[in-house]
Amino acid sequence: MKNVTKRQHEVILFIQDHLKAHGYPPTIREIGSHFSFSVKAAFDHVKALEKKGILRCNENRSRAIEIIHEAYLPKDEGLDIPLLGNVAAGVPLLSEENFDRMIKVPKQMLADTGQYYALLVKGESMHDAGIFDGDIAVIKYQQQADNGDIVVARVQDEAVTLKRFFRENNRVRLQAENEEYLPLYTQEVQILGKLQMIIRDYT
Amino acid sequence: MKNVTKRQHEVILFIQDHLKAHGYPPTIREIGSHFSFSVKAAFDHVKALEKKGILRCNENRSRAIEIIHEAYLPKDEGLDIPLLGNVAAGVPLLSEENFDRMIKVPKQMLADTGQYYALLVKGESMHDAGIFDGDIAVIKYQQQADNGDIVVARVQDEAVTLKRFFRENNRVRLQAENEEYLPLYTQEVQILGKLQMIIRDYT
DNA sequence: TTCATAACTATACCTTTGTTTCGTAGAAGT
DNA sequence: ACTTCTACGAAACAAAGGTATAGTTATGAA
Repeated sequence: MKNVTKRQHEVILFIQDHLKAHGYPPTIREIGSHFSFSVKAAFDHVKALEKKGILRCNENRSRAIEIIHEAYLPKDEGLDIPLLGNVAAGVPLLSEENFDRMIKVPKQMLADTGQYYALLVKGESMHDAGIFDGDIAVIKYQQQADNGDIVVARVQDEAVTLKRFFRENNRVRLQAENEEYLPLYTQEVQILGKLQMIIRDYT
Repeated sequence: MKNVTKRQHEVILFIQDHLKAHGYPPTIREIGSHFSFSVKAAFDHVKALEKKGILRCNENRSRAIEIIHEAYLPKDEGLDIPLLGNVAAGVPLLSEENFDRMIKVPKQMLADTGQYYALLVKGESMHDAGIFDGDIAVIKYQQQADNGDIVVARVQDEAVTLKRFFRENNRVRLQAENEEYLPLYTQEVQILGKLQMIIRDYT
């Protein structure tokens, strides 16, 4: 939060290193020894960092130092999002029946907010958009869409499909990107998310 | 290593959960309380797990439990691989001039071994393979390829290209996947890697 | 049957570790 | 000038937490 002093910064770095090396934080005394200064000095530093909102300490508990400030947290890994393997007709999207496994997606590529899930693409209906059978489609959950968005939609309790979305006068056009597929016109469509990313594995 | 009993497995799961929730491992007593059994029981379990090579404990140190066994380690995050933004002609592939930034790729999707890098796809030469301008191509570095592989190749010191590889009698055919592009025949081709993954961002 | 291991309870050390008290000193702000 | 903050030290206290002792019960292998 506030401006961290140079010494305090060194202390955080040591805590981070210790966490990385051992999987658990150092004790106050271990911090002290490392900088070869007194227990009290280490204690003061930790408390100062706690007051500044960098750390959180569980009182009277050993080694209970958590890094809570964003800037000092380990570089964000991936986001675990559920891969819905076989989205059945008539079943709520995020139900267990649909669940296959979790996949990791680089967090940096997704917005901070929002709920995400992934689908295994079936069929070639979006072939011309470069989305092939077997691709993983990462979807951001949202219930409305803009014209031209590629969305996950469910029409009348059937299985979900990936289509391009267009709102027309008094209906919605769900357009496949494949000449062999005709557009689907409907008035009752449930939008279940918008395509954010395509991942294709060649291994 | 050995066969972990059901109880022991529960204990590991608790340690993992605690680590995830607090950033540091539980104490022996905290393990005991969670399962509402005695301190000694918890102690025995931890020691048993240590003997089996799942955990490592630092003697007489509080909360000094490390998970060392692969299978129980936190699911590996992403792999940082360099994104080569603009691969210049005549310049070594992994030189600084080509370097753009690092991207995180879910490790689970790549083999354990091998050196990886990523390219930003330019142009539509692989359009029919569902690889579009702006896509990120994750490449495994290797200098040979099998027929039909999509490879990164450099022909006579020009900029690198992504093409499908075919070895013919006394030459190599580098085939774009786009009707507007003609195949390139050459005898001097340098293979710089094989396509492993395509990532397309719609955000 | 015997022996080893797993899975515990209860209680008691005793080391580790967080915390406090009592100080010193410089820098910065009011 | 006065207070606040940073930055330390030495020593002591008390709570937290690892470890040990002395059992019990059940299971499966030898």
